[in-house]
Amino acid sequence: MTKNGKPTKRQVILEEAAKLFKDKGYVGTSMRDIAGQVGMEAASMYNHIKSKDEILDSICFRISDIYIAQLHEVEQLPLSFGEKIRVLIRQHIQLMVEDGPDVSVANHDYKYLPASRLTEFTEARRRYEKGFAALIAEGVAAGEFQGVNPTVALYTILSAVRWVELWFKPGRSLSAQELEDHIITMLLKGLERR
Amino acid sequence: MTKNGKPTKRQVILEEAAKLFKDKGYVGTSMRDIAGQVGMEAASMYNHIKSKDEILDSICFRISDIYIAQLHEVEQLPLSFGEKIRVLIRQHIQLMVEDGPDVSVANHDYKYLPASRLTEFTEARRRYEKGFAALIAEGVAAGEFQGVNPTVALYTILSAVRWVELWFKPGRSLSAQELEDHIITMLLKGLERR
DNA sequence: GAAGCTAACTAACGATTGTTAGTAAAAATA
DNA sequence: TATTTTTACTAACAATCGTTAGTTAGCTTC
Repeated sequence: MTKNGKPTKRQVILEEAAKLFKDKGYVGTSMRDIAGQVGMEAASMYNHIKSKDEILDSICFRISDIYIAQLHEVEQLPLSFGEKIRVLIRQHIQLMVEDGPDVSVANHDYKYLPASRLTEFTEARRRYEKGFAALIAEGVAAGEFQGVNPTVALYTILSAVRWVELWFKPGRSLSAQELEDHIITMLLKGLERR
Repeated sequence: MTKNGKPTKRQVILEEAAKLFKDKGYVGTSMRDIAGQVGMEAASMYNHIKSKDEILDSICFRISDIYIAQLHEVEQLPLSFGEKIRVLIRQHIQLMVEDGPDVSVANHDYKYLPASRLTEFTEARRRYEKGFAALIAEGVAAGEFQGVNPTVALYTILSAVRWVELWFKPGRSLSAQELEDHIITMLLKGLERR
């Protein structure tokens, strides 16, 4: 947003592009598709963006920056490991609900980033996962969690929150808040009653 | 395989296509890419397949048929609901490990199926999910499971097994068998110790 | 009001896409 | 061995791709 609250043309392009990338994939979306949604000719968009690659880059790194920042916040909170994991899960779901298309693109189409940026993105994600896994491993060491493999736990959690992007339509019988609660129950307490 | 154990050219094409689709996506993979892997010219492949669409169709429906058949088997087994879910989770992981590229394509690139086949595929998946969710709901009703929303439980489980395709490299510190055990612990018993 | 800048347009580029036509060699069948 | 079928090839097609060039209208700034 600019000062007056009206989004920049660039922002409109990024937003419409993300929606299309989510539905049809990065390669399956043409610059003319995006232009059609924005309401201009494909060539005109080059007054606002450098290339199609740059659109993808912008989306992917905006999301990965948010993830990393959120992790660092949580790491410094005075909470038990279980509570930290809960906060992270809630953050994931909230970002997904608020910024669905962008998160979706960062999750699926990042692989179309040009080589050098791809390794940068992959390393950022690896750092995030390492930090997340460390919280799990510490929770296991502290006896707070079961003796499950931290890597498996990590990816089970990350994948579980990822489906939200694919299936969740807010307000349809389940609010975002309830969704968070149920997913947290599933992941922290498990399906089986005891 | 044919009788003599040597795979048909068609099967080679489908297999190489699936590997490429998994890595670069359906749209990001050209017929010339596939031909290069198979070891022939792109035009020559049309002696064995009808179109690029048909390759995708073949892969997607082979996998969805397997899923549906496996579900029907499990439904008729004399097991508790918890045990049925465990079997389904193991089946998912095993199919993923054995048939990784095809499962990956059926999970991600199905959306590029031509319209009529797409609705057919989507309906097959909906039926599968409905059957799976019913097992969960019955388990909840029987008091075997926690009072978690069956839809949330369903997608949490399906997504959790889906990451296997993305991250699991067999033999790297974790066997397929151990992987199954840990995922099942995560999903059925939860991360937190009690 | 003149000058400069921004943002839109049309037209076109070279490259790549899936696919077809036509042909020749190889394999299978008689 | 003669005939038919299968499978590979080269060449080319129309369409679409991301992007650039050149131009023009409208806005901002002196």
